[in-house]
Amino acid sequence: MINNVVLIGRLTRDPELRTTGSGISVATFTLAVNRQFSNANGQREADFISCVIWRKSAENFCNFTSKGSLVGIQGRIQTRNYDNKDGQRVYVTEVIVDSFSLLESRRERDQQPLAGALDSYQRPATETSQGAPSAQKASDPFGGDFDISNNLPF
Amino acid sequence: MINNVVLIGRLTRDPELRTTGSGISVATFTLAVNRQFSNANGQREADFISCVIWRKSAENFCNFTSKGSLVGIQGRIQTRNYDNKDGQRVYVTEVIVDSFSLLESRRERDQQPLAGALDSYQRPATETSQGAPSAQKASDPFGGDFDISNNLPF
Amino acid sequence: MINNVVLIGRLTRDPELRTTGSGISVATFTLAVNRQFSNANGQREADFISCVIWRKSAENFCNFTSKGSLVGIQGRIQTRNYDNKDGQRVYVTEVIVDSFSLLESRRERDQQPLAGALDSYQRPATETSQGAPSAQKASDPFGGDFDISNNLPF
Amino acid sequence: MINNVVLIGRLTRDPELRTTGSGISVATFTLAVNRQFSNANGQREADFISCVIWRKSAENFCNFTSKGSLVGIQGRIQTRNYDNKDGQRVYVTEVIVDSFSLLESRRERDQQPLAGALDSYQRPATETSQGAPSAQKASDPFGGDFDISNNLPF
DNA sequence: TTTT
DNA sequence: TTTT
Repeated sequence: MINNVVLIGRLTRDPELRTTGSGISVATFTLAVNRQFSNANGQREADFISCVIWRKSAENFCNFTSKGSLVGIQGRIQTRNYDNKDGQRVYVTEVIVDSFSLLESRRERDQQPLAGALDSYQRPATETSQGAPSAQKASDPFGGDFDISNNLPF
Repeated sequence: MINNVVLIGRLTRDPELRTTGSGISVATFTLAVNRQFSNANGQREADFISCVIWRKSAENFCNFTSKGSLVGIQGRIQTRNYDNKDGQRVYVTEVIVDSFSLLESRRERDQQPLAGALDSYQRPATETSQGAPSAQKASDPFGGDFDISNNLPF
Repeated sequence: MINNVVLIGRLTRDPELRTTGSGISVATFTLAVNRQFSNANGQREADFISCVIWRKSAENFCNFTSKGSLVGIQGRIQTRNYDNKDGQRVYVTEVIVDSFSLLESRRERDQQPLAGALDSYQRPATETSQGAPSAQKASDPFGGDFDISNNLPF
Repeated sequence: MINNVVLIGRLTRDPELRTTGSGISVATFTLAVNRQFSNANGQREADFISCVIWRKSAENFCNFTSKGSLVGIQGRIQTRNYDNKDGQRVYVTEVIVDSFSLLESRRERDQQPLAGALDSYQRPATETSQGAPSAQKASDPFGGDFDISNNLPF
């Protein structure tokens, strides 16, 4: 039957790579996927979705991503459950990743400091030397100083 | 950001319809989605995926599905968490359904009893004993001729 | 980059199976996918989407589908173009199918004749005249007991 | 029935915004979606997919994208046909966009000049002052020239 | 060229 | 007619 998921989001932490007893690589990570609409308080919430990726893809994934990386993934939902130490059944839902796409170069990330990290030498020459930054920002959803969104309005 | 899910599966139970304090309809159900490949023991496992559907769609969904119904759904993954009575944090992952498609008419299901399940009393009373088939059709999106459905196969 | 398609629809004709010069199987078919909403005239239109499936999957697909079959498919959009006899460039968009799911057994389809289509000679000869139902089941992924399907319900 | 598409790609040109006779905004654009795998010649091809977006979303889209913008879209495949001047039937397949996600800020794009567009003032300080560009590229999947990745944007 |  |  069909079980198909596509997500775009950012890693909440560096991915974790393990090896199974039989020598298979597996990486786990959580994607923060911003919701499309703001909530009643005007805030944009996110869903935090557990992902698992196997074998060679797991190694590739870990080589090119880290906390904060923007990635797209295609996969499927898988469920499992186990009993914890207290004897309570815990239900787990994860996305098994079949393929992924890096949506941001390391260079881009290095050049995109968040608020508080804005030392001027990190700014691109084009921005630090231009005379009308506010006008530019006004029409730029990825704004800049205050705008820490990567993720955008609508 | 993009958060997109498509599933085809069968309801593990009748859907449950509730109304929120503010009068909004919401239905919950679990989809059993068979995995594509058999496991090491040669068995086909399934994933059991919690789904939520809101408002008018919830009512429509409940009118046309029941335990065992084959449906396709399109939606998005949502996560939330709460603390249970024991003070333990419970993490929940659900699919919020944006649209659905009935993949099996009631007629088909009634005509497709599995081995050993053919006792007539298992059939819905409406079909075996009622005298108003046309009335029944009026509320059956698979009915055919009069089909006023907008979400249904034919 | 991500390129992901999921469709549920019916075959407009029997699928066509060919073999490439290098001996690879490829099947083509068109899916009629009914639109969710009726048009201004109150009619439900459909989109007719060209699909291509390769290798062993192509053979499986052709063994279990025919005109009218209800199927779900997962794949990706591919574009190409060529110049026709008149020297005009023709642009083609197709869905390359990665996996599929049969959503209707042959039994269901046989048992679901529409009004006026109930003549017995329309049934496949194998069902009306053959004496070896189990043999038939062996090649029927919806068979039931022996179910060897990897694509099917429960 | 289900008809679901998710794409990530770059605009081949600026989007075109029109208004229908009844005053509805509609924008059209083509997405270049790089294929996951290289072809026999070791080149990464792309699919060029026609997209259509309606109403307010069309206006938003045009306000924030231009040639080369990296976007994610969710929508559905639609087909139509018409007869051209030569009386030949032309078949058109388009993706109707339901929602989109900008995956790159204007600032990022401004900071990411391609080879040949590398006037030094456009370069980020970090790059113009570093002495080992090739070393940097070696560990950067977005580096370009040597990129042998199969899963990475360019 | 279109399914139900 | 194609993007990076």
